[in-house]
Amino acid sequence: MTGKPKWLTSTAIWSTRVSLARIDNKWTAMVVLALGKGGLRFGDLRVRIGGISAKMLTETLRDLERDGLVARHIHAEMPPRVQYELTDLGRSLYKPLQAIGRWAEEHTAEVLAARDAYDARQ
Amino acid sequence: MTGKPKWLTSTAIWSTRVSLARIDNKWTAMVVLALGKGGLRFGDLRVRIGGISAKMLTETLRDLERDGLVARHIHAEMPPRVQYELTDLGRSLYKPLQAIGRWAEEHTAEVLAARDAYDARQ
DNA sequence: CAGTATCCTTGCGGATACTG
DNA sequence: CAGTATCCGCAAGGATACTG
Repeated sequence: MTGKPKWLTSTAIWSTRVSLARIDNKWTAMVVLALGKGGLRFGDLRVRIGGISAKMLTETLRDLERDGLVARHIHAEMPPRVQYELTDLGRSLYKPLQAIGRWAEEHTAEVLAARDAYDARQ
Repeated sequence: MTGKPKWLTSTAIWSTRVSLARIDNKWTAMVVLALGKGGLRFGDLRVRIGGISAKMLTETLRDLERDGLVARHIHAEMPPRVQYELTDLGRSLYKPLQAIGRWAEEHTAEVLAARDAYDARQ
């Protein structure tokens, strides 16, 4: 994410890599999926995702905001309220991401079975 | 990938996390995408993907084989030929993954523009 | 050709403490 | 509440050398 490596020639591959690298972040996809049904505030987002530290959630949200996938709305109150929601661009990624999520739910059992079989063979 | 953390309660979320963790590997998605159009041997796969070390390609392929997404065919010749191809399970993941790839190609320009705008603002 | 073995660096990401 | 700041361990993964 810090610049295009010299060995890269194809922009198609590079652009694919860029978005995969976005997802690669391990938390990014989870955040987009969590925001898919509507905006959430920082704390709720953290609970919803589960297992993410404040640091990682902040960094992930900043990256997503920077890339134009998430919008941040600050309500100047005390205590502060910060609402995060997907932009149009973010929503356009939500659908394909959801398809991956569905694939996971449908095929995890198969994957785990394959894994057990493979391990038993060794 | 080494066991279910104690803090996790929802299996739906967990299964999502499992497959995202698969993709998370940074190279896994690239490999599945590269094999989508048909089988490839180790060397060709490496060239096709680009920028991946032999070590990482080997590890990624073993993981995918273990999870039942990729099949490995060894042709006992000299020099050896090893062909990799997607299983039915692997092919079922290919489609949603391809959707992500398409999203990338279509929206990378927007993402980069948003990124530049964000950076200019700082 | 298709790996394996080994070493070594980098940075992800958790834990903790603090603030507007 | 919604972060920031700092420290730090560990493992991902690159480079290099070697092998059936």
